[in-house]
Amino acid sequence: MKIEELYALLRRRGLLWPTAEVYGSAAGLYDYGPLGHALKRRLEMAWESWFLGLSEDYYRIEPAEILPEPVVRASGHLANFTDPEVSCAECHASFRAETVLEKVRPVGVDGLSSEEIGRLIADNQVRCPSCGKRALEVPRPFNLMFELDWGAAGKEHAYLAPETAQASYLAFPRMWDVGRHSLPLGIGVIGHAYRNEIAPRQVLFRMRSFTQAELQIFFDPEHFDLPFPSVADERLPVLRASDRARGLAAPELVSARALVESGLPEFYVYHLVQELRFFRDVLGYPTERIRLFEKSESERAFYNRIQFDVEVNLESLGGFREVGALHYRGDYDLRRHGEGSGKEIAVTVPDGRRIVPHVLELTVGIDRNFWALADLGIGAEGERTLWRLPAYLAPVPVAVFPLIAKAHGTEARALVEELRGAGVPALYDAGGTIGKRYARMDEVGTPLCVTVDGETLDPAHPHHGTVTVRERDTKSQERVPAGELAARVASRVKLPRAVMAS
RNA sequence: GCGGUUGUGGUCUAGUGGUUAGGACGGUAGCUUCCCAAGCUACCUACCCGGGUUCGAAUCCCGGCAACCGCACCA
Repeated sequence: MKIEELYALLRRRGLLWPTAEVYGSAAGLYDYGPLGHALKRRLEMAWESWFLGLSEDYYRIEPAEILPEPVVRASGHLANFTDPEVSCAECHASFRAETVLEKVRPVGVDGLSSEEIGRLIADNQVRCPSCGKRALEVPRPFNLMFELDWGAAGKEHAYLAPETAQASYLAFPRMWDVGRHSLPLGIGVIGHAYRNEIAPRQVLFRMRSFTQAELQIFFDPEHFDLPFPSVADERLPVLRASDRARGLAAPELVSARALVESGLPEFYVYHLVQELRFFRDVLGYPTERIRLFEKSESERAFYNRIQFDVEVNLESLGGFREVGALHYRGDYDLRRHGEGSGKEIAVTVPDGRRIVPHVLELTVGIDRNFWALADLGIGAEGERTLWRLPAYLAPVPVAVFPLIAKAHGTEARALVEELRGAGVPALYDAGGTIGKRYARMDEVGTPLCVTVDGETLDPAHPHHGTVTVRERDTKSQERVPAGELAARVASRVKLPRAVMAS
């Protein structure tokens, strides 16, 4: 489906819409409606269930989303989260200052003011890479973080968190004390990140406020024991940086064992498998739509020692797009915050070494995967539009209809109340005809529809007390005793695994 | 942010200086005893916002906002 078509469908069914529509909307901001919120929550629960379920030493926290200035100074965001741009007054093309100046200043432009960059351009008579004219304009300073004035005097600054990760690094010392003083220690966060994007676009893929789910695993690089043999034979659709350099464009299925033999550490490959399994097995993306895209040294952030992005091929966005990533960040983060705060952030491990733990970061973009689920799952099947959503993600797990509203409405409503009482969110619909109701639920991915009919209510009929359960994907029907319904639905929508607090 | 294209009910659209702004789908209510978007009746909902031109603007002009495509950007 094309992007506008898919967005129209999601808007029409109230899953999603632009913020402040009555004022003409605000680019890059979206509201989730009732069904969208429900799906997003299910997606977050699935994330928590899967990633925190990887170990009993992984915990979820809920940090603040405003960071004081010293934090973003230490993390590097204040200096590096800015992309100095220059534009050409003649042809209106714009470029990163770094790109334009790389010949005259190989060390980069980090930390330079816009005046200094402008002087460099003038002194070196730099020409526009596009039209060749000497019409490059002094760059305007631009930082992608939202800056806040705070405190009564307004002299101090704070920033809306540009990523959720920093809060987890800041929480590490406290978590070390709260926990059992042992590594690995995992800190999971589902939270908002805020970025003042120059050109927000493509609905949920470039937003000014969005939701990230991240697991930061702190570990001792000399001792990270994992059951690697259990995943050694798993085959991953990888596209290696070295292969891309040779011109290869399509991913190859490579076993986890082979990846380790190629030089990647076991702990990294083990988690690459877990990341893949989340998208493939939990969210249900087809393997051929997924690729694990290795970033080369020049492509990845300088603090990342190894980086694979998880990309899915989306029709609405015309190709592979990043929906998650696995970063081996080394000890960069804790070291920087140790320096920035003036307090040593280090721990003593059982053999007596004093170490700064290393960080492995597993990220999942919640909004982007919301979109990917819609893109990959929604499709036409003959006359009907169908959303093939894993049952445990469905915003409405079950809908209940009376075959004839007047004749069976009371009993159908009673069944809805019974299901809700048993903890199953059920929806009642008596509008239109039975076929129309099935179609409506197909469109939002409801896996099961239940119909109460005359036979249900007729004590003389062999089907007395049973209802029709209809499957979304196959349209097949089955008579089921009404009393078994709650258990049946609950088992269908069970999450992959349960962890604390889910 | 630059360039191009576009903006009419919830959705898709007709209308291009004077229309009761039309239709389809949808939604609501009713009729129809109805297991896959049937039919009938009634009702609901729209010219993105602000200026300008004009006797008169949904229609023309300017500005803004938003979306799509391309460029740039995406730490």
